[in-house]
Amino acid sequence: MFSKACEYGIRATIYIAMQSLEKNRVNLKEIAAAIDSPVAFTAKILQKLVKNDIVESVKGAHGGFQIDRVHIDSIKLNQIVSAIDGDKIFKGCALGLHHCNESLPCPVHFKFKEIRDNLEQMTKETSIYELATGLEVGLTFLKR
Amino acid sequence: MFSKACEYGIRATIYIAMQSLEKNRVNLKEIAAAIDSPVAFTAKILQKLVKNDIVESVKGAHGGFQIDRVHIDSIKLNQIVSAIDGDKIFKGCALGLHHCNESLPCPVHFKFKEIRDNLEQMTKETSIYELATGLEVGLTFLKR
DNA sequence: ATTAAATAGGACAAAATTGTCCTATTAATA
DNA sequence: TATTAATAGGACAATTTTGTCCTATTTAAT
Repeated sequence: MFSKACEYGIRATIYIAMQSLEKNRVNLKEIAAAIDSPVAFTAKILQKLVKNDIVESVKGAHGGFQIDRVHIDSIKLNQIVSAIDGDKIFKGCALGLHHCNESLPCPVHFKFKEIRDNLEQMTKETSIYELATGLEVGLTFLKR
Repeated sequence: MFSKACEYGIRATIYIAMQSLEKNRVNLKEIAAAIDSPVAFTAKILQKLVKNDIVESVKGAHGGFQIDRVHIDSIKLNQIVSAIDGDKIFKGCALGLHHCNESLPCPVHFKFKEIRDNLEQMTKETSIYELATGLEVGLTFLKR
């Protein structure tokens, strides 16, 4: 469904949010350890998240990654997906046809439109706050 | 959502079904032309579909691919997806976690379970017949 | 029997994704 | 000011996916 990069990106963002809620800024190594991801690859993904204003980075000693308390509520899952994988999963044709649309649909167009719309709506409604707090309470996990 | 191979596989199967409904057996070149896919790559995908009893192949001159009239009703979309991409899309964790399940879920588990279940159910309910006849009537298309 | 047209399948090639390594830059602190 | 710890980013490497090419095998028709 999502690329590996996107999976890591979502996990990393949730972890950073969780730590930010506790007022902790976290660095790359800690993030990679927490979500069990390759360090250098995770660094690339974090760069992309920073450029897309999803997480904030602080350079230099005592630097790391964080998310503003206010921002944690407003970041939704779909923003991370779009930033890393683009919106093909929300908008693209299930059969890979470029010219597929409502008026000239591929054979599965309407059936898949429903699924994709549900996916998009769900990710648009799901805030990082919600995901991070589930973690805090120990109801969910991010590793393995 | 699906791999390129899977997209081609679904398009090929629908085209073969449509032609089989008209009692035409079709060969590789014709299939690739009809669905606008790379010929040799399509050949590999068709091999997989044959091994999974989704389409039938006839070797030698006047050979080609076809699907039994009866079989056209019973083949469902999910079988093609599973044959080519496996069932990761139906069963796998959205964040790529191996040990994610109902009792120890990842933060997005329940939200995605709903989407994945809908996808699986929809593909299980969608027969190739249904897709092929939409095509016949000219309501849908398979190219570009 | 020979030929021609088709699928089957192995080996290879190209492209995309995933992952690594090194250096530059930045900032805190001794 | 020098050192240390951190992100930024470019170049490279490995792996997976996508795609090609060639040969063997099968079958119909001459």
